[in-house]
Amino acid sequence: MGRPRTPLLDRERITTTALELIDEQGDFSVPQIARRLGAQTGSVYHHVDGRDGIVELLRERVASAMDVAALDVRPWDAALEGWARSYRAAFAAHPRTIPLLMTSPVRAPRVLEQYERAVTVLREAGFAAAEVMPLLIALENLVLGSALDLAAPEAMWELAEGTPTPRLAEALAAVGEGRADRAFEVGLTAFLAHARALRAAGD
Amino acid sequence: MGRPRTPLLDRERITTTALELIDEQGDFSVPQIARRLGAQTGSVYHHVDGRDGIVELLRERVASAMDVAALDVRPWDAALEGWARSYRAAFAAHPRTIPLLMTSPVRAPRVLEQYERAVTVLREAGFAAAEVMPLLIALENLVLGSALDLAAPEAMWELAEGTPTPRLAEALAAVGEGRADRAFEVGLTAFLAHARALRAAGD
DNA sequence: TGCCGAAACCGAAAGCCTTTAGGTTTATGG
DNA sequence: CCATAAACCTAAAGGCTTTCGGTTTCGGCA
Repeated sequence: MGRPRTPLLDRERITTTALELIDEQGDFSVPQIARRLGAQTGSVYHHVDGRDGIVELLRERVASAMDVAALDVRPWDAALEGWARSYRAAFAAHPRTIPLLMTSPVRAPRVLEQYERAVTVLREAGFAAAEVMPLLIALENLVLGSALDLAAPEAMWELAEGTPTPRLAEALAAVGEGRADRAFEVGLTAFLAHARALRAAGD
Repeated sequence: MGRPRTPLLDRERITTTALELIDEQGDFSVPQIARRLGAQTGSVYHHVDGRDGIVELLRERVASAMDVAALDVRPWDAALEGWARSYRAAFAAHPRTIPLLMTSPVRAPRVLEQYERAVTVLREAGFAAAEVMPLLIALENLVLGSALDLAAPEAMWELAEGTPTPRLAEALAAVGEGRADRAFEVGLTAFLAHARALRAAGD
């Protein structure tokens, strides 16, 4: 015992292991991470600010998959569309992180910067200052709500034996695979059309 | 010790206490419920199917605030609008339950019935079978995404000292209070306009 | 080269949680 | 009236988060 010749732990490996555990079983714990890395539970705390610190690292890891360049596209509606798709895709890659990441505030500088740029895009497109946040938050609601759907088990709509729901069953059968994706497309199309209408009316 | 002359526990009181705890501190535990009701931890398990059982009771309790009659309104778009508002209001009354309720599938018969009726409303309005679920799920994404925003602490957008985000700060200041409500309105308006357009084009 | 502080890990423990099992008292129904 | 079921208690196992002190190794500096 004592300090090992080659390190067992670092923030990178801890984050990766936590993400693996979440992808596999939907949650993680500090002892599980330590076991996978061949260390004792307490040792993890030398590298990380507790369990919440690991969640914060996960937030940054997942957010790092967002495409920074999406917001550079013109015109403004194409930028917003690409950004929303990239935002959603980052979560879709690890859908089971969503319940962990959604409850605490957005603190990751990477994400805040992107919001800063999104605000700029909308302001330069001619939207009034008071209009911008409702639009961006609505878009975020769309992305996160749809991501939540991805996190749910395949049968989000568990049709109870007792409750007769023939119409719902029929509609579910008709949509088939990829209902989450299709719902996102519907929401995104609706949002963009509305934003364009607002823009046209505002000026 | 032994059986008390007047019962200390029942499903009703357990559910109410769990909801109180969640409203106060964002989470609950079985020992906390037992303490508030003057019983021992283990006794709670005689009334309830474990912690998950309590979550299921909470889902029904929260869902019971949804207005069943909203979907009887005509025309169809008014029905959908009223239903979405009622859906969101039920969650808004106890926003901190959302992280607990969102991850497990919709099993509550009360909620399934309402989806059944929502499907019927859309089918009777003339939407094709394959169109219905994407629309409903998109509406649900809107409701839940916006509810998630309600669950977040006041400062969902915690502006870090180090990261300069002047545009974002300006936009936040401009929108002021009620940004969550306003974002929901934007999303709902966009959704309804898009649904009407689909309906008009479909026939 | 030799030393010393910092870094990395171990061992142990406190205090919380979930869940189960068996024992005791009270209510209920035949 | 008595057997059985219901409601509660005590106790305990096992997991989790977090802290603290001890031990070994590394890195830089004299």
